[in-house]
Amino acid sequence: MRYHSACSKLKAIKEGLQLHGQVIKRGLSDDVFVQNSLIGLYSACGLVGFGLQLFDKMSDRDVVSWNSMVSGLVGDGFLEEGRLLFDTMLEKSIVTWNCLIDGYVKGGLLYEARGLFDRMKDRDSISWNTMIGGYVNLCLMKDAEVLFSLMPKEMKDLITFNLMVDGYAREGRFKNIVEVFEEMRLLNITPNRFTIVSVLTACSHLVALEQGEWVQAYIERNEIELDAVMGTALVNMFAKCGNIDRAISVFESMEERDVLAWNAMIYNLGVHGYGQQALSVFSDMLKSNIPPDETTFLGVLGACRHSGLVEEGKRYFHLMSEVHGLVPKVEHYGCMVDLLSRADLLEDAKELIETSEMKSSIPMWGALLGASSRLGNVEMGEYAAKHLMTLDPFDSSCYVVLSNMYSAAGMNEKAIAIRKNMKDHGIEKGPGYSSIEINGVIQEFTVGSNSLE
DNA sequence: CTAGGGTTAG
Repeated sequence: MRYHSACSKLKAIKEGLQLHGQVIKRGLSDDVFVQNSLIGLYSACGLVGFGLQLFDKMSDRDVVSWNSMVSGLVGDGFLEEGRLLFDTMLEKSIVTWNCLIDGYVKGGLLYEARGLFDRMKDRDSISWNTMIGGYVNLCLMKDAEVLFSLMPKEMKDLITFNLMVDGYAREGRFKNIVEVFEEMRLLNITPNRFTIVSVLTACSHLVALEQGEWVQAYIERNEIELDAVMGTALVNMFAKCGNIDRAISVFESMEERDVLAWNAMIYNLGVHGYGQQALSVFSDMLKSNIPPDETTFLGVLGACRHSGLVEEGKRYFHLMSEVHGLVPKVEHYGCMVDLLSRADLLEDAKELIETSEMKSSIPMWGALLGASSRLGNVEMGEYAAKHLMTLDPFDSSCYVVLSNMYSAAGMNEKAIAIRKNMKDHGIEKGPGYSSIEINGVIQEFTVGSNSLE
């Protein structure tokens, strides 16, 4: 006999059927309570048909039977059938309405759901939350906001606020998150981990130190356990607000640290110019047997770059693939090119690009061109520009940097020629950067400034 | 102790 542990659904059906058999044997077939449960069980297994058979045979159906049936039908995708049953019901309860509204919401039929919602005489918090949740999931924040403002405040609960927070977070509306959090506090509704972490993230984006500090005090006052997620959110918040010392002390107080927690600490130390400390935290990470990932090395290499630790950077770049089996990505190469360029090692940078998969990467050559321009290495600049023009003939930024480089080197004729060439080819001067997003961090390779931020 | 609402958070 075959048995698939992954098929928990099938297993549940089997057990449900066995249970049903037991029910009949023990003479519990007429128990409404048991029958209602079975209807729910069948539809939960996607077998609402069996539930319907049972429902039809029942002699004494109560409101829960009807509601279980409506819920079962819409839950298994039989919206029309659920609606028909709903329409035949003479005595509906709030739950009946909520079941059907939820069915429409889950089916993406928000207009139908809203029609029912508006027809309800009495609504409870679940009615409101179901509707608001439907709008939030479809990113219809305008509609969600309208209902949120109409919702009686006594009915607003944790779920209501988390729904709004989730919606705002999806759209990057961090200020709204903080505002909604304030309203939540005024109504004395206790936030949960989700709320707290979301608010901390919002504080990071807003660089709202005071608000973030308030949240930290709240966590301490209520003795909320600092798990890896919440701790990391705090670390990022303090670091983003410029307070690396407090970020460090939060990190040190964390009981539980996963890859992302370590990555956040290493990255932020690097950003703040604490290169050696970042490397030392990295070595602690290895000691604690948390395997580093690509992001870890982005932080490590970034720290070396910010602090001019050339030899260390080279070493860790090799370590990344040789010891940890990770494949360096464009961001890692970009970081190395920048690191080497800043140390006036343009030949090394060039070699790194050419001996890798990065041969045809615009940001790489852009970084090299920028560095060459800054260091006044015309020859290398021309070399890089040649690659850039081949890879993207219509990108203006390389012409601009090249021309500026010539001017700075006193080669005005060449500078003018480049400008003319640009004009002749109808290339407009644009912003001239490309960016890559990794783990929510925008890595921008600005050709002109040769920076990785 | 049978029916209805949320979270891929850092």
